[in-house]
Amino acid sequence: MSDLEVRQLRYFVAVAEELHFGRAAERLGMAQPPLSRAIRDLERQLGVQLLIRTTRQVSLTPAGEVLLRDGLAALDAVAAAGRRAQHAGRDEPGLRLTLKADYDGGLLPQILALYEQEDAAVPVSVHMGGRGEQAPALRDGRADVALVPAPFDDRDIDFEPLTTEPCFVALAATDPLVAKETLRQADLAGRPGPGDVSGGRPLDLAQIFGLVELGKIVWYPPLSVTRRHARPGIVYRPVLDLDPITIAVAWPREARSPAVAAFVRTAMTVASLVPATAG
Amino acid sequence: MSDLEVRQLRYFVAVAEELHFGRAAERLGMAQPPLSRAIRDLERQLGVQLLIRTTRQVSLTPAGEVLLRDGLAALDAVAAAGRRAQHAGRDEPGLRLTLKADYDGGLLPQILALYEQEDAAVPVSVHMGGRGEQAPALRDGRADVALVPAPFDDRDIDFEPLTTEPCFVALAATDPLVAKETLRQADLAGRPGPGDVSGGRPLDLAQIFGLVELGKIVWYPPLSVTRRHARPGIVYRPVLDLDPITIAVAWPREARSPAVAAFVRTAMTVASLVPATAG
DNA sequence: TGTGATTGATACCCTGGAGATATGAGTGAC
DNA sequence: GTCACTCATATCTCCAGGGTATCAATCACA
Repeated sequence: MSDLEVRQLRYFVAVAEELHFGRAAERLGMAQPPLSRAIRDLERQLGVQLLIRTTRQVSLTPAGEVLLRDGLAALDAVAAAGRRAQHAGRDEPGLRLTLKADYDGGLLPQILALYEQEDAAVPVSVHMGGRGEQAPALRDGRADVALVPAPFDDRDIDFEPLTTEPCFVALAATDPLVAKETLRQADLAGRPGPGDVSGGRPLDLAQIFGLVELGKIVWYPPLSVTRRHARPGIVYRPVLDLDPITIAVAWPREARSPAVAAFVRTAMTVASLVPATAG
Repeated sequence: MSDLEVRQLRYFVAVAEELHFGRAAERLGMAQPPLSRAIRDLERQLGVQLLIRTTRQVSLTPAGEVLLRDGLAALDAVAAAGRRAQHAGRDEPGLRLTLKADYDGGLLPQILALYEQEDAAVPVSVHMGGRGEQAPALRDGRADVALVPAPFDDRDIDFEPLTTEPCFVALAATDPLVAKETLRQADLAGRPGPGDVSGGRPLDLAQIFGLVELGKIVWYPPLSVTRRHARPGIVYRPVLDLDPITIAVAWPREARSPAVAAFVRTAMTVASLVPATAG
């Protein structure tokens, strides 16, 4: 059997995700007939049926499901190889750190300060991504190391927990619940969160604060975020029965660079030095 | 930047491993000029120099080293996707177990017997590979689960230790050392092992026994192997200061199939039921 | 039941790129 | 200085991959 090609995987993944040759072809920027032919050739090459087509609908066989899952992983691996090589070829490779803004357990400034003094240290560029973008960025080579709230999709990724923080709720200062020093989830039942009003689109921090201050939404930040964003008009209260958030340092399992290793070591050192914020 | 292709990675890996365009081209079954051009195009596409060529020698840049490592992993991932899809498409997929013959801690018969009674059980085909072939087979989709002596290259692989066995030495019955009930490494210093006489080529078990019986080599099997292969002419003695061998059950980290999960669970169950052989 | 809309498959053509051959050019060995 | 070695360049050929036109099967609906 000759080798699978990236192009074949891209095509198959598109069809398998769309379950529609026309839309898949459009997404791939090509015409439908060559796509149909490519999939047929792929099936012949593997000697396995991947899709069940009727003229009205397309569905995956078990083999197709396997190829979709492993094919996506393989495409990630290929993209990662290219990106990492590109990055390693830069004059000053640096270390690309990605995190969701503020979700660093308050440790980032100290981690960066201590890291700079490491022997293996290289310049760090910080990229603030949205929720859930950290792990994919590590997988496909856009980032070298990340700070992520656990749990997350850790396929191909190693991580070490750094710190655990209790969850708070941000309320309008005018909210009657402010009278209680601590709250429980039941107190907040029915209150919409940021996701409920944005229609899935991520909200800016300023937008969130605005809506909280107006009493339109409630928001559940971890402790370190409340410390950074003390504002008049907004009051934070601990929510006792909400699971605490664990922040971990994460890196691609394959990573072997001393710069990454030093960063991880530094992060763990800082986390162990700083008094735990749990409680 | 357009996507990397598997062909490009294969070409680069060949050159990076051979450090010689001519030999790499030969290995790839093609002529040298198109290979040179392909590598040049790859470098342009990534915008990174991967190789330093003089007319007399080729060497890797740091970016090239990264691409060699991650490129190999990516090629494995692509091959694994194809193989796993192929296998999943078989009428009866079955579970492909690979191990080095006898390196199962004596547990394999019981594991298989108990596994057959699992709900998620599927037929098991056992493949006896050579030393060090298990992990690559898991990575590139040729096997679903393995029994391996630790430590091994566990990139992309999850594992659970099952059992630990002390190491013995196999001696000719005529060997004077047989007089001692237990030995130490120092007693055996200078004695050649199987690897020393075969020139790297793996020896058949019968060959090993033959050479041991003749006193040409000594051989260090774990306990369970000595139990299976009691022979006149050969005597086993424990070597007290040789690290015991740990046998683990291993599977591709991405594996999600219930058949694999059931096998792992069964293996761990059996290992916990069987009295430990350490001591 | 017949008709049109939808959708994947087939037939056929055309172009770009992958590979081959021939050759050039730089470098180390002697 | 000459030769052997090795990678790069130039040029040609051919086919794989992509496009267009069209067919065929199925479902919706009158």
